Amino acid sequence: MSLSARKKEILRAVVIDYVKAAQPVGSRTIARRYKIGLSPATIRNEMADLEEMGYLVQPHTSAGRIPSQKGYRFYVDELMEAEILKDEEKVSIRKVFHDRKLREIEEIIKHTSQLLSSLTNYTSLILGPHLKKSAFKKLQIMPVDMQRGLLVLVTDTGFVKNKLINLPQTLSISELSRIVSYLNSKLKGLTIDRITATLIRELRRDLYFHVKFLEDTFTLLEESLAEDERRVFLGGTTNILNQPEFGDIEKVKALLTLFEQHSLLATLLASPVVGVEGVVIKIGKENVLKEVQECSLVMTTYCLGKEVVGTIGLLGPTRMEYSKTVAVLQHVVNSLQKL
Amino acid sequence: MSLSARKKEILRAVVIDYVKAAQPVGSRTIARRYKIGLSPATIRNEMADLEEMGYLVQPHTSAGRIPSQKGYRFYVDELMEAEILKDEEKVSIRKVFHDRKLREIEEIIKHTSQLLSSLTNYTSLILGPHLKKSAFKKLQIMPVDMQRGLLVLVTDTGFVKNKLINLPQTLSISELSRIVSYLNSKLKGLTIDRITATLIRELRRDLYFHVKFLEDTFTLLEESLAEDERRVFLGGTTNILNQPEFGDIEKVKALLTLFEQHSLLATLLASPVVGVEGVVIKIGKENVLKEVQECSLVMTTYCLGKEVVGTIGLLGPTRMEYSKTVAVLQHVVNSLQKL
DNA sequence: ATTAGCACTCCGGTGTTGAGAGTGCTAAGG
DNA sequence: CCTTAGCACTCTCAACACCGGAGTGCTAAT
Repeated sequence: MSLSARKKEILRAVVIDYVKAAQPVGSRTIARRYKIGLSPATIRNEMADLEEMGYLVQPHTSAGRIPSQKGYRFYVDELMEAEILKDEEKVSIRKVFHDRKLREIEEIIKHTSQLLSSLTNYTSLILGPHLKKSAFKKLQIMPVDMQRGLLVLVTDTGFVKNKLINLPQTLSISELSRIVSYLNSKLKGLTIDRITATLIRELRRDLYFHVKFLEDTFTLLEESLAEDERRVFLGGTTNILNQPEFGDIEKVKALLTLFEQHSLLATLLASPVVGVEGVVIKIGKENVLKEVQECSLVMTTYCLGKEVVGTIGLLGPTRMEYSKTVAVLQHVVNSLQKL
Repeated sequence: MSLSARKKEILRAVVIDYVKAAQPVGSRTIARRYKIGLSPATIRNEMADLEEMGYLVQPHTSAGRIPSQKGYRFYVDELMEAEILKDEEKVSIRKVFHDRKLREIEEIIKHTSQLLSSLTNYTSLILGPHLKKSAFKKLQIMPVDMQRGLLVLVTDTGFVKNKLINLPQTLSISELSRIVSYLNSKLKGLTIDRITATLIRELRRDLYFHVKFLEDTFTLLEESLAEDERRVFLGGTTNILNQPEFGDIEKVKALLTLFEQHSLLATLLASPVVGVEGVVIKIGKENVLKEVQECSLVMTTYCLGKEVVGTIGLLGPTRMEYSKTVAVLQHVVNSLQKL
């Protein structure tokens, strides 16, 4: 069921005003601030309707109205207008992606998340690439001292993983390099999740004469690959403290505690649905996690190369500047993907 | 000037009670809860003296007393008794340091900081090893694809640093390995801060035929070494939210914002003074940083190998369980150093 | 020197009140 | 029939006064 043009106008005004002022907005305010050409009384009637339909709520009788979750949803889906970034914002985005000699993916992501949070004043969440989905590129074992070596693993997404391992003293340099190049040839181009137990057993057979040493290495290799956890990067975690809805310490604590539980955050970001123009918006209770049910999450997936590698999102109160947030997110993700 | 035994008793009681209850403590409470064998009136007189001498303060007339900074200082220096850890606490410490196959220094430190904060409910701060003071151990350049290679640097403290660099396509594998082994032989055993511009210039001369490529590499090497910043690891940053003195959002914000400024934290931890039994306690305004002038910092240095490598501390409100905190810190640092 | 007793102070919680903001309803006007 | 002016009503919030309780400081008695 659709709303009359006038109701839409009013709903929009309520959302915009409430987002800006964080105060329930009354009929008088709308009549004054937004040129709708109607008297407060008429607006009151319309607002009463909107409340009955569930788009607005009243904190108490004789207070102004606040958008409900349904109200925000309608606003986001039908009323919101695309926003254009300010030049200075564009500049600061460009700066981050062009000025720096960023090569490693982790560095890039960290800077991106800082950028997002400073542009929006919300908290940015970035789910990193799925290690298992990226392809093996190169492996190297580099002797460090008599007993130990450093196992270095590089993937095509630019991931670098290293781990100290024990080396048997009997192993000569040339043997080691033979083993390494053998492993490289065998693993080349495989995605990490295809390097399974079976394959490893096979390799182990081929290299049976080094079994003791490899036992160790393979175990570590397996372990580090089994670390399914995708990394989550956060930016601007203290930004929520600026929001009036988080004046209550308990709420702050709940959220900040959530921010430390990266595995939960990963589930939050891992919903792979794609929305309009790639951006998905989850409002309030639409989020499964109860800690963020007073928040909204604006997110999208991003690619490096041609594969989708992760999710990038902004978390703020439901009373959020949706259009601006969407604009920033899209612009930043675009710039990111051009790398 | 020294205090009478009775005054000490009373001061101690005030500190202990206030630490536990976070409420100003009155003469009546002391007479009841702590068997001093004196009437409230006498205690009142002594407390008035203590206040005049600056060990106690009164939030307002007709409230109980609170230890002043000077009061805490006296308590810490003269009254505090060593505390013995509970068995379960010892067990959980042992678990962290023995169960895991932790090799890399970063992993160890991360777990240590989590352990400390969970045992004490304060925020733990660990200043990592000084990269510049650790010795060069091994360097390797590992080709990744046609254009790029991974520069890996290992120090004797177990630090691993890596950086993607560009490789000229004209460079053959054997040339590369010659360069690498030359660099290794030249740099072997030097502490990082001795790898200066002069030395690098010298190396550059020796390898003049690879100048273009090395230009790049050396720049990166320099850069990554110039990163003077020692890493700071935090644990239990949300613990402060449980302290009643941080009921005010503004204070929380100030502290949490500080926690994000690692360079500031590094200065906080970098004061190298050594106190009784190696533990230094900074109370309130004794800290230079204004953000922590309502906090106390209990800290000590730690060694890995025989060199002092870093500082490890616990940050809580001035109303802190000093003796317990000291005990936990000492025990944990001991266990850490046994590795 | 210690302590019982007492007057005094100050905080915090509880009503009470009045102003302000906003609503809903009704009746008049286009 | 839709719009709007007017008005009574409701609810919040800040200010204010008013205890009761906790704790003190002082004095006088032991």
